Amino acid sequence: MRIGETSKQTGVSIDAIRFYERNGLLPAPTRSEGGFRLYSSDDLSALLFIRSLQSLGFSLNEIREFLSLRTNDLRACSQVRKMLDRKLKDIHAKRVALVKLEDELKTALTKCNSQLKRPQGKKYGRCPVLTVYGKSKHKGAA
Amino acid sequence: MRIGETSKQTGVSIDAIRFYERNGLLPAPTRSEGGFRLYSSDDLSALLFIRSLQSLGFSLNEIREFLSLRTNDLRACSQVRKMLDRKLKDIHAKRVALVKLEDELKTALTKCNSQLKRPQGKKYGRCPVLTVYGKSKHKGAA
DNA sequence: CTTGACTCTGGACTACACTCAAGGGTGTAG
DNA sequence: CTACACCCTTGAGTGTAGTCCAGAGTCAAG
Repeated sequence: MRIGETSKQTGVSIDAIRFYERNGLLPAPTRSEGGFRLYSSDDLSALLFIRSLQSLGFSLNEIREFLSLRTNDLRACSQVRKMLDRKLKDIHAKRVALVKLEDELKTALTKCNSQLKRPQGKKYGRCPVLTVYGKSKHKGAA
Repeated sequence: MRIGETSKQTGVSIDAIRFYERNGLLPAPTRSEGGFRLYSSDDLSALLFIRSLQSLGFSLNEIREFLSLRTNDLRACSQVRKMLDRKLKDIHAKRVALVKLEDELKTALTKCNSQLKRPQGKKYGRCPVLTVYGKSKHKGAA
């Protein structure tokens, strides 16, 4: 499969695919007689793997770390374990923060809705969400 | 309070503070006779607000959107509501994905540990985590 | 008045993750 | 054989979020 089709299948742009190759995230693919890149389904799944890790907040450098270990044997395992451990802590913290934010946003949304429902005519109160964050006297926002 | 002290108090670098000003995230502060920026505690909390939203994955553009609404009245509220709503969905999806990843990482970690405990002498199995992701023929060229 | 810490502006530079463009080659349908 | 879509490489450009620097000015202490 040539690069265009690969791009369509994965949703990764042609330029991005070549970029990943240049930067060691994808192996150099086999080439046709004329020099066209030819990709296998393995390459497809590698691309999807990259994208899914990326969407979870891993940088390309981190993803490359994972990928570069894939060919190694068990000795890699303890190293992988360290990475996993570190990353797990990161992710946990991120998740906790997101849960907190989610709650805050929900609360804010509720306030917003009730303020909008209350008919006050022209006397606009300030948006309650904004005043929570706003200038007046706030400490530890969000 | 001058910029150096403000930087120390907030942990935001002097350059970043000036950068935020240039980019409309902070109002232009009052100046001393000699032209030094003078910050108030409102500015401090604005900086902390920026940082906390940032740590939760909001871009400076998104943060600026919030900040630019702070001075407006209730009409802003419905707009804020839209932003909150959108962001909430984002965050929820992200959180769900993170929970999934967290689970996967935990599982992987368990496998890793048990593989490391099993004494197989020189016969290294492949790291079980890597084989989950790996399609084996990858070369990481870093 | 001088020193030294601090601050000013403008502009160059960085890292990341692409994206686009120019100028040319490949592959296939008609 | 000729279009035409597709692909190649190299290199430059984009947006984000800053950092760093030079050269000059400010301010408080001695």
